[in-house]
Amino acid sequence: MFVEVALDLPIDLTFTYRLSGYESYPPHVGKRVIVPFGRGDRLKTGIIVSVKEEAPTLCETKEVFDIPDPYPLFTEETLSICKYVAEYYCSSLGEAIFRFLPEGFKIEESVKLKLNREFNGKLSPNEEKILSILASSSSGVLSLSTVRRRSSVSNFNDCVKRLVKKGAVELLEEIKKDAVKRVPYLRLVSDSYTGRGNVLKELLSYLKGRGAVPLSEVYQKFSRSVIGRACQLGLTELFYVRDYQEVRPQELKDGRRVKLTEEQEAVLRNVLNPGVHLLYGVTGSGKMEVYLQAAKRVVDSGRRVIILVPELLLTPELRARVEAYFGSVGVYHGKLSRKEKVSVWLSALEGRNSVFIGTRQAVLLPVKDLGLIVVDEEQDTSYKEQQRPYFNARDVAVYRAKKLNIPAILVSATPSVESYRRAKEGIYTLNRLEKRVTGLPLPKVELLDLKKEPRKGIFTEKLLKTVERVVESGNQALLYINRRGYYSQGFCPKCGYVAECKHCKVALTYHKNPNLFICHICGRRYRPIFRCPKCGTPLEFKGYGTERVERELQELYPNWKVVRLDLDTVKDPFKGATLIKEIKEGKHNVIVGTNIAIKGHNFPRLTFVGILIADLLGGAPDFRASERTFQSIIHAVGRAGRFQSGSAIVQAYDTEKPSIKYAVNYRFEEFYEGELLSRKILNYPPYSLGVLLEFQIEKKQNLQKLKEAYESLSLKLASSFKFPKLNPAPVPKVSGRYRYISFITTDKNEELLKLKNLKETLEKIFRSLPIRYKIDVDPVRIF
DNA sequence: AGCACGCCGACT
DNA sequence: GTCGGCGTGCTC
Repeated sequence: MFVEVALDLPIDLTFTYRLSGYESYPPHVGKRVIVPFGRGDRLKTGIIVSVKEEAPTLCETKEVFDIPDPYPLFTEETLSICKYVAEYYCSSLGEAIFRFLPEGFKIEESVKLKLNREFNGKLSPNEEKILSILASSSSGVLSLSTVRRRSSVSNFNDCVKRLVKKGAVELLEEIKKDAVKRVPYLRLVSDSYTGRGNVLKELLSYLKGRGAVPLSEVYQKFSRSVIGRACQLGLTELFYVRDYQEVRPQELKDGRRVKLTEEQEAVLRNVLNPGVHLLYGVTGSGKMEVYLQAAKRVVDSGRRVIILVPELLLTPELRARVEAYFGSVGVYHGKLSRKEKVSVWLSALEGRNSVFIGTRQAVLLPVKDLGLIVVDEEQDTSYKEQQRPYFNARDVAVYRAKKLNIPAILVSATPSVESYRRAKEGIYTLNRLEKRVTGLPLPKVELLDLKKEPRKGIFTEKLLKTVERVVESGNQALLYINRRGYYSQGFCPKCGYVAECKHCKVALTYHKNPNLFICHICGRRYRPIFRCPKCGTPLEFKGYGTERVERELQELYPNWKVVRLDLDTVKDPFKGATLIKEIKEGKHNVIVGTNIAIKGHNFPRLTFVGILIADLLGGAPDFRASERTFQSIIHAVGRAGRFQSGSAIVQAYDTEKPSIKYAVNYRFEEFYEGELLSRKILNYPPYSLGVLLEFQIEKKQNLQKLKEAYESLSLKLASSFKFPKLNPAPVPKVSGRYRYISFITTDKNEELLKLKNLKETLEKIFRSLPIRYKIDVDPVRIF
């Protein structure tokens, strides 16, 4: 008997293996197999995609090593979706399968290197490098992959082999163990230090008042040796936490089941019909209640449900709310440990839970008797996977539901332009919730023109007046800006020098606390400079982010409690959770926040939202920028007055931009219609299929080669795709490689065929060139 | 993607 | 001569 196996490789091949009958379990499609692979017959994990009686004629076969499970990990149904994902998103079948299958199911030999400390023979520089890395670990044992990564020696394997031959190292082989994702933290135990170490004292005072600090952050300021010494002396302590928060069942509350309004009832009846439904309603219209009750009905009829949410929305509160409805639910997201993911996957296979809630990867959980898929905040870009295959979980959900002939509910207050269009054209059914269940009106929004309004520092006078009133009445105000840091750019007024990240070539953001230049693309930190390195002129700074808003507001109103809520302040899970709890309790007057502040949390005392610069909300200037701006404004404004009536101010330089103008008046239809029209004229998605091609070259000299290859690609595919000029990416450099991008479009006929052709042609042309490339179908961001 | 092979220039 | 860099091609 023979099995065709998909392996986790980026090549369009499946491999046929022989079975002689004494494996643990019989072969079935979707089962896991352990097979020898490659010259060294290293063991690899694969998934059976077909079973045959006949031997393949083309090649020799190897014997299956083992079939470890009694049941398939993929059903025929989920496997067929993997096939679709692979084809549509231009990856291999194996890549698609193994992107969904939890890592913990992979049994692979991980080889470790062991240092022979007695060795003292002659070595080449590269060999020396490898040995010194190994020597730096206390045990002298490191996995081959870590040494490979750290040494970045190009002919690594050859070197290792030579080292083995010389007897300097030994190879150890063992099976990967399960690991829970944990982040190291440093915490102060005692500051009763009487020694003379100045840096050590500094470390202690740094930690005092800060609580637990992620080790990575401490490393920015202090060296390993100081930290090590402090721990040795018992002054500080290193400990590990999982990098997400777990809720305990006793903390569950907010499980009240509300009686639906007539409008909600009508929608509820409708969305249970097979087909794709867009559930569209303003913030506070009770969309969640509708889909939870829809899920309840499906569960009551003996079938099961998957609820997808964006990453930022999967908060303990949401989980608590869903669990209050359904008891135990399967929770699945990227931050679970290997073991936890395996256990939820198995629970789906065995039908132990009726409801599964999770982020994008949960879309392919092998749930038995699936009866409904819900995608909350369907427009959210975190549904898009950012590795191969670059799938969008919302679209995969729609595809899966259609194949199963079950309903899919796409939920949003601000649907994506794609979904809006499909609903309008009757491809999806449109379900609207017009009324707010709270009975409260939507926040009243005032639009201010930043070109004209009188200012006080970085603020407009009107904004300050309003915030004053809110604070005086004992409520909270949120000032929203989608940028962290203090100044967004430092430049030389004389020679035009701009402080940029060496690795990304984008302007660095100046942060005051800690006092650093930080690259918001790669996160690298630089010592700040205040004079031009070329001509010595003092640098000028422009732009502002959360840090400066916080500081300047605090200076104007020293008595207010101003708090900053951005990536920098919530990164630490302890401090972050406390901060959010305190804000909810109303301990602060003004919150200065980024996207983190407007997603997933409801602050009961918040009655006012000020958007400081609406023009920035689109981010990179691509064809989706105005859609993002519109969505962000509606979203942010909706945070005001969830529980009592609220208001908002939107400030902008260009107050005539449709995305801004229509958002402040809640004129949804006009915005979407206008947006669709301009997309149609320019032949952008959803009127075409868009594919982002990205090319990376190591050396600038290869640009000519790239240009030639791109030219030949565009000629070969001229009949199906429209090729614009090749451009440097807005983030032109990443980890030492220069990036070039091209957004190509085509009409949607025979798209799978065209995509296959695109992929194969790219492979053919670029295989032998020193150019990396990536194909991102339906990209959400173009940079 | 790994990994080995084999070619080439640059050193002992 | 061998070392180490790099392009090429294969993996059931």
